[in-house]
Amino acid sequence: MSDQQMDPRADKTADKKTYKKTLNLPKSAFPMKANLVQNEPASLKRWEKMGLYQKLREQDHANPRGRYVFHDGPPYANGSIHLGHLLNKVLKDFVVRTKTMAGYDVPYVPGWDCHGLPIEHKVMQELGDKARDMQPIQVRRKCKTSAEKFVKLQSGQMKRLLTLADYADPYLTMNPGYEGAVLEVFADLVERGVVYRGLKPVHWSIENQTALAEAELEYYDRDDTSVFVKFDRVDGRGSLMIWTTTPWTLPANLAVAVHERHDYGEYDLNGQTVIVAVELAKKVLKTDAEPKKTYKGSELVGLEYKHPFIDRVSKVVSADYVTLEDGTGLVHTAPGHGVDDYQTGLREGLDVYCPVRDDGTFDDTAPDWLQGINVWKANDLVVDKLRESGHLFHAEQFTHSYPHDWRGKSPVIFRATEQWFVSVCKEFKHDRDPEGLKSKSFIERSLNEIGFDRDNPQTDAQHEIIEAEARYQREAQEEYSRGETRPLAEKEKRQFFKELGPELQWTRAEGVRFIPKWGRNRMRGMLESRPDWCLSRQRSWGLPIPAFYPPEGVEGEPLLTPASTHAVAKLFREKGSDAWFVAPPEELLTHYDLANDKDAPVWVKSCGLGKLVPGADIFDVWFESGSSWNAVMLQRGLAKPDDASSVTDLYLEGSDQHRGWFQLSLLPCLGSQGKPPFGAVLTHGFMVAKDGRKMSKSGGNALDVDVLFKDFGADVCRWWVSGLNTDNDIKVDLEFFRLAGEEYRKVRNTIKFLLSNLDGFNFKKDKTRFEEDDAASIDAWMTHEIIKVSDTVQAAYDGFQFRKAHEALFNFCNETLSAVYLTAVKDRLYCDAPDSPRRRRTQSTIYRAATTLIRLLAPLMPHTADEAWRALMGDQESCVHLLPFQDVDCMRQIPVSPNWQAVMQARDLWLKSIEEARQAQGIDNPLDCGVRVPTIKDVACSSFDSTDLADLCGVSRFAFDDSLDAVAVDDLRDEPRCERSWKRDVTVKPRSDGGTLSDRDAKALGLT
RNA sequence: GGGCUCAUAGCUCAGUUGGCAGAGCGCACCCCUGAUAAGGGUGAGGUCGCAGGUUCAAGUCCUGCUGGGCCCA
Repeated sequence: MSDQQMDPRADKTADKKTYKKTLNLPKSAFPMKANLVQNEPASLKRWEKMGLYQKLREQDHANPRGRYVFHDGPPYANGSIHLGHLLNKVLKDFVVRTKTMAGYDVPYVPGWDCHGLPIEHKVMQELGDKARDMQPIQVRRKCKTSAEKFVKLQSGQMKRLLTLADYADPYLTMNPGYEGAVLEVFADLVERGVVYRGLKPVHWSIENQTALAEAELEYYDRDDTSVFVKFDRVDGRGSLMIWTTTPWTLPANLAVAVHERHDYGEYDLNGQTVIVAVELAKKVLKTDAEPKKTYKGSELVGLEYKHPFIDRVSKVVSADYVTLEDGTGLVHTAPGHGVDDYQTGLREGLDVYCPVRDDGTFDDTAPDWLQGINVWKANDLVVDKLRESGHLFHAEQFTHSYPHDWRGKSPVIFRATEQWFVSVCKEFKHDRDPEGLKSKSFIERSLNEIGFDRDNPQTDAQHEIIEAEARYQREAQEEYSRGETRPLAEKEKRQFFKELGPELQWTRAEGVRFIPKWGRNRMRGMLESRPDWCLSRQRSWGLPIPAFYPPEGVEGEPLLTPASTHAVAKLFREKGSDAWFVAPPEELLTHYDLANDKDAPVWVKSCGLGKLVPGADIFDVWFESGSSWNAVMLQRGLAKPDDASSVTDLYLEGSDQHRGWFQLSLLPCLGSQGKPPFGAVLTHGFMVAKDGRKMSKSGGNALDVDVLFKDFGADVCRWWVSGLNTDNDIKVDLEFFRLAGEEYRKVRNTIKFLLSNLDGFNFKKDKTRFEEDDAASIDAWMTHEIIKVSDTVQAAYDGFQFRKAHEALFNFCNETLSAVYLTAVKDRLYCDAPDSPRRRRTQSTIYRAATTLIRLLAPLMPHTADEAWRALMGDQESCVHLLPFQDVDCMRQIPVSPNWQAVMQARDLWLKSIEEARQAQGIDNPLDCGVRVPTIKDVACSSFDSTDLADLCGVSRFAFDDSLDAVAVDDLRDEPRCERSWKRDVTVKPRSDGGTLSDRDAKALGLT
């Protein structure tokens, strides 16, 4: 052989000319370039045209596991969808699609929250001064138009995300049927006796003149004047020093609270005697002086003092929320202006006095110099007044976190108003309770239903339950091990709990499943501290609270009974809640049978329905969305059977909804149904910027979802979501979408390569049976890798661990297929005769890999999977989304050598040695290498095919050699090289066509 | 201020009951040019947020601190 021929490049030029056309090179119509921006909308149209959602509902036979009841929480119908929606909706779609492919029927109704302040606020702003003269009904029509507009916009964006849902018939909280269903839930609560009307300080938005729920507040820092004020003792022996950051609430001061166990001292202040907590004296009075006299807080209780500028005498009371962290240890108490104050007032029998009107100005019970003055302006006036009269000790600017109206961003105040409440402490009975169970409150019920941590029981009942469960499980296991098929222990267990009485039966509830687990503790903490639910709002855009008040001159409690509520519910179903604002009261009560309503207040009968005054309050929107389990799932017949332990299987929202939708769905549902609305609660974290800090719409670091669709496509966005750890914060950056795009291309290219090697292959006709002898073949190994990835991914899907599925799928494409298997089998695919058994066996394996992989990917990238599926089937009409996951059980029968793991592990070492040897010996092309390796310990190395192993190492020759204790790499450059396969092989020799070929290649070409 | 939660390689994250710090991406070097706006190989990299404690042994358990996030006050 001449030097010329030994030059590799000379070889190549010659080979190219001669044999390229004789190879079975990959060929496919599935393009490398995805062009998602154009092709995804086409997929959407195709699915819509074929009625994919409906088709899935109809194919009962394909849903062997029954129904999976998943309920969509309604986003607010305002604005464009943002990244949070994208994350939430995509995760939900993963659930819908994975459960569907796992064999469940998963009807999924998307919904929107349409009522509420944000929309009304925006509409009012747009209307400007015109709004003043408008009737509520007119404002409502504008709001409805606005909600409809955004439902349409968001619905389009969600479809563009390729989510599978009943978009033809979504639920809107403003629809008449929905409104009626909410009132029916409310009627149930009225029936339980937990709805009451009361005066109570609530967060009050002066800007919007409405009470706000906790969920409608945002906390920002605010500068206020804080004052230290001296309240003179009635006995003339000095004064009490109090501190407040809201001087405007001083006119409503009705008490001073101290902690009974704290120490208080009398101090001299410029000749005057003042009382402050000992621990705070130095800080407040700036003095090191010792107190002249000390008291326990309990000794001060009952002490009388004079209001500094109102002719009123009040007393010192005790309260255990008094702390020594700031202030003076003596707390100004105004029951009309604070929750703690209110509680104290209730206990001490104080008035819930609130001299502030709806618009934030003082009424005529206030001192004349404050009447008509806005509370924020009053701050200065009060401070001046105190200074003039000598009651002010000190005033300073103070920055503190203060609640603001979540939309208007204006500061809110605490103000006592008449509101409708749901009591969370009042006990009631429910039909579903175990017989004999004593009445339970909402808090007790909800804490019980969210279950307890079985690893960390708290109460005696919980300990008892765990012990009993463990005991019976042990016994049952023993019975099983004795060969018992129906252990007695199961039966005994049931009997045991029955005999333990209703309390324990009730406590035994398995409880709601929380994913991640800590959701339970989080919800528990929130439930334990939750106050009564204030249901009423003083706005127009919402569902009216169906209460009727007596007309002028008639005294009595409002009419709000289960029967009257059901009657209004029926009317709303027919006419919508607009009727409340236009129809006369007798029409609103068309379906009401007053004569038979034993709950109706007496005044109603003498007064007559026509004179009733419909109330102006509407519901907290959370009550509407919190009733969706009824308005959507029960009403549409989608809920779990009546005897199930929850209404639905799963709710899935951001972790903020522990306090929001989850909790506010749990309460109404427990009241109405006596069981929780959800069997499991899955939460995800929030999007934060790259630096881990909060993303803000105004901060400019938010990404526009429409731009993402345009720049990356939905499948890439979805692939990004599938790779996230969604338990906690999720970092977002444009760069991450680019990286997801890179990964997507890798997956796509792997699929393309699979498909392109199946050109001309017909699985039914050409598939190969595996024989026992094939157990050590690379195809047998690959087949079991397919089973492995299928099992892993389906288990991950089952546990909502999409990240794990994502990782397994990516590694399968990148490592198992691309780097190992496909690289190894390229030679036989290209060079073997097209219908050689070895090539057909590999193609059969590739086909199995393709069908399994594409189906597993379908929930994550529905467009790409569908595109690939149609290419694989060669049928534009087929649709992967109508199919379940690939059944891999038939592949499990295929024999496989147990030694593959050891061989694959050894391969890493072999590759390393080859790399080192190539460097050392100056061999560029691994095909110019042959390797000899020591036999692997405990492995029957001889059963492996040396060609398979050579291909797995990318070399021309492979042999096990017992005499070696390290890998030996041989330089084969002196051996002849096959001009077709480019391998160095001992069978290479001149052939009848004039070329130099190996036996295999000569045979493939029919040469001798 | 309180409840829940997070902090591991440049980036995104795994790390089961305490037992020799892992993956992917990116990067560097090399190969292939018959997956080609592809494909393959090898390699570099970390005081596991900080400070204490328990232990033969701590990324892992405990306490405190710092800095994020959600919810509340």
